[in-house]
Amino acid sequence: MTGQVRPVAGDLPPASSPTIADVARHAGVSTATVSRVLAGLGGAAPATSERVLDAARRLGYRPSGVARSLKLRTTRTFGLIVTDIENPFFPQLVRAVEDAANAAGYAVLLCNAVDDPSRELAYLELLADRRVDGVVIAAASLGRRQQAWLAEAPVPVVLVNGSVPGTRIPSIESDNAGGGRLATEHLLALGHRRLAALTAPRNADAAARLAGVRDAVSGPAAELAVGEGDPTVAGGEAATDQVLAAQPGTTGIVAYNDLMAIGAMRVVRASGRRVPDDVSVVGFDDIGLASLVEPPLTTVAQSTVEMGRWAIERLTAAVRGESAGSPGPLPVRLVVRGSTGLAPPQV
Amino acid sequence: MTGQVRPVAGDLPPASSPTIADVARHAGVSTATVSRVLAGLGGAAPATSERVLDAARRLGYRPSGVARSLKLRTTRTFGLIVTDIENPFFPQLVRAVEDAANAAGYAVLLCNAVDDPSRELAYLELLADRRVDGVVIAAASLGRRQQAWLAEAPVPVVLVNGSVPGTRIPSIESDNAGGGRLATEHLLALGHRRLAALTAPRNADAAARLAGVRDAVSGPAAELAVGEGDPTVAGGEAATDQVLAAQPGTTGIVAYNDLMAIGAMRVVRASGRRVPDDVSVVGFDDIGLASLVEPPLTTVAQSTVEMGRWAIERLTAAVRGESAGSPGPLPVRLVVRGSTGLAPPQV
DNA sequence: CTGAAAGCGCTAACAT
DNA sequence: ATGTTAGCGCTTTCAG
Repeated sequence: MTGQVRPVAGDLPPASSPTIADVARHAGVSTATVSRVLAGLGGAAPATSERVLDAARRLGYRPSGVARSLKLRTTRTFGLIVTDIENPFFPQLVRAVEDAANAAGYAVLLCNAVDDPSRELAYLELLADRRVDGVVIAAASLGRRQQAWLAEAPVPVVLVNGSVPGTRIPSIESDNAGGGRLATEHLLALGHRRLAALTAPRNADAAARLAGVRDAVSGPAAELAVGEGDPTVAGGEAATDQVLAAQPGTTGIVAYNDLMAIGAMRVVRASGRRVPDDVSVVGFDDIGLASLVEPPLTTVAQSTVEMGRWAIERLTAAVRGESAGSPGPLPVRLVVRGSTGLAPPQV
Repeated sequence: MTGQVRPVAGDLPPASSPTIADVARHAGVSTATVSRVLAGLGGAAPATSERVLDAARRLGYRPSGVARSLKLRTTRTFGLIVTDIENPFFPQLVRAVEDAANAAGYAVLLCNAVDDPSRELAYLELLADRRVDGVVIAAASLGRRQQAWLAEAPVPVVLVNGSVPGTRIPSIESDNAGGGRLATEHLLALGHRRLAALTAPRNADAAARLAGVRDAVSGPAAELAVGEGDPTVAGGEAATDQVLAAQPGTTGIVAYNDLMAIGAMRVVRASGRRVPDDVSVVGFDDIGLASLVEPPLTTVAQSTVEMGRWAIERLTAAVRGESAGSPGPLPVRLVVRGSTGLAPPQV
């Protein structure tokens, strides 16, 4: 089948995209003039300008981004590596990053690492080979080899929600410790004294969140059990099983993230307890889902919009040759919904 | 601040990426030889090969994808336009498309149209300018201007979950009518006779789903009320308000998608009715969320993996110059969970 | 105001 | 087995 072939009439665009030379020929000028006119940088006689614009329009000419990138040594593209696009936190971040990038005139090459460090590294190289102007990494954790690569990355890199301790790679993080503290204080204020934290040891920011919880708990005479799991609903279920076994009297749970919190609610309910009457649960992230579950989840919200904005802003600065460090932690805020309530009366 | 400047020793990579010429010089050969060796297409003396590989490694040479694209006239990139990345259905699709594209050796440029037709068009042009090798559009609906653009797109395009009636653009869709029928028959089999459908008129595939529902209902002596709204939780709430007002005795609801179904459950509950005891609800899509809500949602699952696979497969075929039509509808399957149950006894 | 020409980094004939 | 060269499509001095 040669289904693609169509009869071509007079001035119609050729099969493969017209080039600047085609336009130049049709307008009876040089390619330099076409380039100038199309760039909008005046300096061309109105009549000439007219002819060029006209030819371009007739031919349906669109400059090749590829050729332009080669010449200009910039692709106007940023790479974005996320740990797992199917975790509802990331679409929000992707959106924020893409919006910010678009606003700055950049496109985004999305790379979903699927929680696989080797894919992460492969993507890093892919992006470098494609000469993106910068890459933002939103990864829960970073392997050794990725860190090594990043240490001498040939392109500007920013980290979102994570950092590489040894290096100078700019990064931004929410106030994770503050968030953990906030969540815990909320529970404490409601009278809870037997608390549990659900953590996800593989995630870089989990430690800070847990530290915040510990910090808050240390004041009042309260107890804290800790459970571990993956940062998923299933992981939250597993972690909750642990803490409920270790400390059956638990009345308040603060989870590493909303997914784990949802898992916690399921297990709590499966154990015959009610949320929030018997056990209160608070999450982290405020994913869209949080307000949709029953009861709606009390959670610590982070601003993905801010993160995306900062990441792109930092990258565009790097493109301009400016250097800068990492800002302080991004403020978080507690969103109180239905999954937390007064502690049940002491038995 | 000139923070980027570092002292350079002997053989270290230059500030800006080394080119093939650098490698050639260091290895004492021509660029052609370097290109051959690196391409792995034999025809080079082992010793030479060795020297080239060595030089490349020492310099940290990585071929420029941009230059290669210009020369080879292919970017090994596909564009992916989605209606709204924050709608949980799309991350799944994004993942499927990206996986398939990666497997075929392509990267994916993600474009989130944010439900805005003009952005959609802008993206189409952006992708064309960047000379992507193909684009997959996953849009709920397409405006006139986009359709016009698509009709003579300069690059292969495939549509996922939608089609442009007049044209020959290859597209793939789930068996929407079949899904609507399946959902309805499930309710009918449970004894429901006062049914309601929640539809999202703006979405192209909504009509087919509704037709499927109507089709199933027409057999038994059953009644059907129809409510309209956006394909979101809020839209589902609005639509449910309508049908409950119009037909208070409704016991079974089939929603356009899971989000609307969740909205329906909320309104049903808010009205004092229980799910599924008083009213059964079935959704469409089987987003991750579906199994997490309370009660878990009965829904019609579509295979995003299949869709992604087909889309990429079709695009790579087009790249190879092959032509082909659209396949038949993709099968869907009913996933029965807790939101549906026997119809309550007649009053 | 406009054109000629160089060159971005790479590959692929076409020599040798 | 390897080198020379042209050229992908564009921008940008440098001349005129």
